[in-house]
Amino acid sequence: MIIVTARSVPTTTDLIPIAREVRLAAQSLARHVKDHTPSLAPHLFTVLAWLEEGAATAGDLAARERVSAPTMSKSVSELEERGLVSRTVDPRDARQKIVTLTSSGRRALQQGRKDRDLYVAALLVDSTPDELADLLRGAQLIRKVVEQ
Amino acid sequence: MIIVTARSVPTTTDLIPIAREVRLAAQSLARHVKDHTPSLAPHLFTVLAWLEEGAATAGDLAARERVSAPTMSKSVSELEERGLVSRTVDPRDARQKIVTLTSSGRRALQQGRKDRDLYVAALLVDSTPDELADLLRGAQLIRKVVEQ
DNA sequence: TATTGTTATACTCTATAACTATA
DNA sequence: TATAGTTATAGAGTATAACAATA
Repeated sequence: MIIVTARSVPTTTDLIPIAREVRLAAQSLARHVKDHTPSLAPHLFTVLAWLEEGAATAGDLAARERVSAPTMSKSVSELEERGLVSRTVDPRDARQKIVTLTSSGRRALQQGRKDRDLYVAALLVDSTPDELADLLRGAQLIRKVVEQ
Repeated sequence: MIIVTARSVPTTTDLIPIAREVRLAAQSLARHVKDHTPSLAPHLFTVLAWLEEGAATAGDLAARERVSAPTMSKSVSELEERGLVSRTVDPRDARQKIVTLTSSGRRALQQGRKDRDLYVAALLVDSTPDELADLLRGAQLIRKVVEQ
């Protein structure tokens, strides 16, 4: 026999206080990271991150970033002008263009990651091991539930 | 006598892996919240949140939000057009204008908070009590270190 | 005809510079 | 003169509509 009480099945409404704390923490940290790492704009940085997993078409990138085709076209053009990606026509379908990370682009991506991670690491440097362990588990939970 | 070993004093560099996990979680959640709660734009929502603590001048609001005076002037104008704030000349210094939350503004703020919190709460609804406890402690730590 | 990507155009949020009113 | 706020103008990032090239 299974006994289900109100306490054992929290509803969405019950979780609002913790949701608020988590939301405010996430928004605050995301904003601070953005404000303190101006080297490569977020919308270009994330495109390079997608390309690290392999070359992609402009359409693929637009779908992954959930932006329109013209927006991605502009982003890729800017990345190409800065030498961070290259565009080549797909030999099997000449309408498509394959976007590839250049070695310079790979370096820019790694530097951008390093800048962002060091900024956050510096914030955490006085935390205790227990605090850091809780934080890591919390972050992993968030990534799990957000990314389905 | 105090013995300090390398393990007991983690450096900023040691914290990079956890910093990355936390950063990615925060950015991912912040982006999802923004994308799923379009009722009131973030830059207007945060102005209303400041005003909840009491009336303020446009200059105060610009400083708190770290935006320029013209940017805040535009935001306040839009909020006033939408009936969410009112502007009155400061009787003690006619150069300044006091911005005050209207009752409609207070309702919009509460609704905006509710939309955002419910979105996050829904993501967390299948988590265990232990996971939620870790998450809350992690979020509180982040708010502490970010907000000095 | 349908699809891929680009160009043309416009909207939003941001900034700096110039201006108005007041101290 | 200096300060608080607004208006004028411009740049970055986004969108939809129209277009070119290819399937």
